Amino acid sequence: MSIKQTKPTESELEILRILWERKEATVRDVHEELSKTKDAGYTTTLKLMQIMHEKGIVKRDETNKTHKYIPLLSREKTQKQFMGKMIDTLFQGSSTQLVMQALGNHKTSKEELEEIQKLIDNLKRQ
Amino acid sequence: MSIKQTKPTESELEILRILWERKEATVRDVHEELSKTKDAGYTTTLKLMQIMHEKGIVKRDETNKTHKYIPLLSREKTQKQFMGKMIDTLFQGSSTQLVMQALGNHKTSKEELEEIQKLIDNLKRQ
DNA sequence: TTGTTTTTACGAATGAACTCGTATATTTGA
DNA sequence: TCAAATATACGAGTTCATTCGTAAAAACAA
Repeated sequence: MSIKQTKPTESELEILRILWERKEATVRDVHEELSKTKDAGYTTTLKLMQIMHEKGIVKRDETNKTHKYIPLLSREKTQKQFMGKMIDTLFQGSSTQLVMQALGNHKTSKEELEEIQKLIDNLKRQ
Repeated sequence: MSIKQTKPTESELEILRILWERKEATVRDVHEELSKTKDAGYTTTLKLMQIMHEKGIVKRDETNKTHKYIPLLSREKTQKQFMGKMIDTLFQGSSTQLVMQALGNHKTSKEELEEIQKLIDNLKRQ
């Protein structure tokens, strides 16, 4: 028996991003952060978060009238979920191809490259 | 003046995947391939491909009654588009994090790891 | 206290993605 | 040739994501 894994929508991801950062937040918190890049009404954000609650993507602390929302989906789990899908449909099942593409396209600092090398060395050792 | 970049939907990606592989394909080709993993009617696949044509995602060779469809969006461009989005919303803007995640989670062969190392060495040299 | 602001709840409109049925044209093969 | 199979076109229904208006409850501030 497994819990049906809901795949967050585009908008839900934007909200999750904020919740992951803050650990918990009110609708107002989220809405203000979102407003920086997007313009949607307050009740729109509210509604989205209510739906996320219904879906079980977030939980809600209702101790006070002003509810606090806490993410239930972890960032890591969600990353894996999306990466998997992406590798399948866009990279012919090869995570290596994805890595090459990511490294090739975005300028990555020397420090970061070295960090990755360390990881690879470890992996090769196993 | 830039062409509005249409982001393919989930279903459109599945079709594109097949078109990229084959360079070109008929509705029947695509539908048979899709049927292996999905069950949708023939006309559903047809309709989707017609919509993709309207959107300019594919072009259509109508020389024969049985049309041939050819992808207009390149795999590389689409990969970049989705990776960018993904890095932004899920990996806090860090492609390195994405790479670490990809390498950490999927078992990658020694050969592939070495290939990646070669790439990194090249990048560091620049 | 009492009016203003803030909050939640809820329903409904909109639009996009997807699905399929039906009609019509074309091809195929017995 | 002509019936069966295969193709396209098209419209319409369904579901889901997103948006927002309105109402009611609660908190706040003068």
